[in-house]
Amino acid sequence: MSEVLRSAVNRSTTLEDVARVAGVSRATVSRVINGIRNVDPAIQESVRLAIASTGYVPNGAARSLVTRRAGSLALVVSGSGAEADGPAGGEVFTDPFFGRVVSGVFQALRPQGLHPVLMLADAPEAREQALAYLRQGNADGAMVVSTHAEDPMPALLLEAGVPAVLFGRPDRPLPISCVDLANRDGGRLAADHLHARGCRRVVTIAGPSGVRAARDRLAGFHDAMARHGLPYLPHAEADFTQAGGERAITRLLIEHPDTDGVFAANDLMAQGALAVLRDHGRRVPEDVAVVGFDDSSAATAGRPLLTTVRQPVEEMAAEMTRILLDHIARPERGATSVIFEPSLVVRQSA
Amino acid sequence: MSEVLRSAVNRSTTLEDVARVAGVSRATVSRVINGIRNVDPAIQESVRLAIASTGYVPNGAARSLVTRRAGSLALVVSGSGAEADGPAGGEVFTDPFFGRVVSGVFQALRPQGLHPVLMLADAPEAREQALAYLRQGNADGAMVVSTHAEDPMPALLLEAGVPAVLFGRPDRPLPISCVDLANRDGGRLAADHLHARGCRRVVTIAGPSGVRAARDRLAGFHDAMARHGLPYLPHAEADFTQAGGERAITRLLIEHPDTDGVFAANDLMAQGALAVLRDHGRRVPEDVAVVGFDDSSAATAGRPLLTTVRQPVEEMAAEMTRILLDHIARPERGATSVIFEPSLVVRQSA
DNA sequence: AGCATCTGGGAGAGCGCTCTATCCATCAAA
DNA sequence: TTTGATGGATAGAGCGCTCTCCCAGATGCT
Repeated sequence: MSEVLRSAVNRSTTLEDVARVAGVSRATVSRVINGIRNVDPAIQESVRLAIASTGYVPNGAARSLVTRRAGSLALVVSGSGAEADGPAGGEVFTDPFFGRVVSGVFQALRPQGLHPVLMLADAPEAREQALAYLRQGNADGAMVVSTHAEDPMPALLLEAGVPAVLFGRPDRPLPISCVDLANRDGGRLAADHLHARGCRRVVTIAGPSGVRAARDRLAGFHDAMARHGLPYLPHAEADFTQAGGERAITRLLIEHPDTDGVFAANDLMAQGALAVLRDHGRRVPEDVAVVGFDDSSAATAGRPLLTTVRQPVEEMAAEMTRILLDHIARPERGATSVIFEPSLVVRQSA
Repeated sequence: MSEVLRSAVNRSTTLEDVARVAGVSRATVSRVINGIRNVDPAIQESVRLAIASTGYVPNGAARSLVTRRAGSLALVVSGSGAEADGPAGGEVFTDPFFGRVVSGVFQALRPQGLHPVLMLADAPEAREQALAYLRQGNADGAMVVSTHAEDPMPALLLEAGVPAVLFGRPDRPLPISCVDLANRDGGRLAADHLHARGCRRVVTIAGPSGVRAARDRLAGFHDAMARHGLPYLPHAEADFTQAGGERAITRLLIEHPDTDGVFAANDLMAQGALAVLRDHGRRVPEDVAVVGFDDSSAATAGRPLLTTVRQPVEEMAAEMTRILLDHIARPERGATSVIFEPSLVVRQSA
């Protein structure tokens, strides 16, 4: 009796225990649990009973050890290591963009019963930590959101043989899967709209030049504007934050007081522009039209409601997750990339 | 030779391999890696060399199996299962509150080299999944952010013997650790400020009545206002979202057009109020003063800048994490709770 | 010198699970 | 009856690691 008690206290119940109670072998219990091969219905029932009566819970580590599956995926928020630009450290998580990515990842992961483990690799040390974690097989694959084009993470993952999918194309082509937005098209959409509205003295608030998406949005915008006969546009670079947007528009307004249109490379910066324009007594959209990018919650947070280029972040993140799951299930397949099309959402600001 | 090649392809290198290369035993290599007990510096060096030359990476699952440590903590976003109120599903992640929690968790986790695994337990099925994952020992403990007071998760975790810490006190007292804000004090702070400003026809936008924090904020506000001689205040309930705040204030303004002060139980709803007040041509703070709650990014996103009651979410989340780590390290210790004090941040809106 | 203590290292027993190889009935076909 | 199949269950060999013994040699003390 004391033996029983002691073991009940010290050890948690194992397959062995369940097998003993059910009067079958360990292997049979395992088969019932994993639902493979034919097991006599009567025995199945008695095993189930034994599981319930013992309160048995399989041990994840032991299972992982033999199946070589961790049962979790990593969501890596990765920076350059220098972070000269872009929001640093924990601030990344405050960006509505991050929440939308998580949301999309969950949409795709939920049916599979998997959970994402979050990793922040914004400094060399943190990156090594994350990489070690992944190499040890603590996660079956990685989804990477880079905040910087020079991010070495994708290449390192590739080298380590960790299945990975990127949110956003890498700067230099790599044989690695990714989802991305046709950012140039998005810039074009914004340009066409502002031009059609009659804006002729347009400025742009660019994202960090180290971020490919930011460059592409600006390039698309400038190309389209050039086609409309406006080849030279003043622009200021900011860090994708609202405060950065405020500083950028302030500078632009001093240098170009007659501005009648603003394109910001994301909604947060556009919102900063809106706030400063209001401080300066400019009416939006009457005096100055403003177009943002993303269609995040920031777009509808204030007044006027922001006209913006929609990036379907949730869908993109869900697709990223699905691609990763597919890579894990069928490692032999090559890299694939899916490019989403942006769309213009016209609200009040332009 | 073919034997060597095959094993190099099929299996990843193990401790055994490293030991063979270094000419020592498995145990010694393990000791070097984990840095325990004295190992001759010369041997240490040769082991390190062998590790480098073989590209050895320890197997996390095998280690977990014997140490009974997963090396990760769960961050559970948990709902009631019904979700009659409060933001549902993936929307939780869009709330700036969530980002701040994640940020705080990372602050505390980073020095430990641990990573949080995210779990969404908003429906009974998802809750079971999450619970199973935790019981299997895939995480060493759980941090729980409940979106509803009736949330059964805390009690279930307690029952399962999973170390856990809550963000926000449970509705009914449980022997479980938590961090929380003195929400009543926060409500009082807002009331005193509005009253001192001269507001006498004040309305409140409450959070979901199923959320304890929301009730406490409102109660604190009402108590203080009653002490100031204003015992009856109109209020409307909303769901902590901006859209909900907009609906609530719209209703309140119809019923009480002479309103001169608004207290919202969080910044998102306050921002909704700001937007609608602007649509109605009311000036803030001249005609109507508005006080929010949280001091999230939403408070400084628009204009006027929001006067709000600050909740130090990041610090609270970091503390929650530290408490959990402590519980895991010293399971014998009892539950502790840490209550943070709110503070008023006066900006433009009141 | 004799005994106790300490230090550095090895052998090997598990941790709890999966899964292959194997075995034993049972039953259809030759 | 013999010979295979075949369904249903078992035994047992690992998966890769940690950690408790255990041992040999060096050191300290009386």
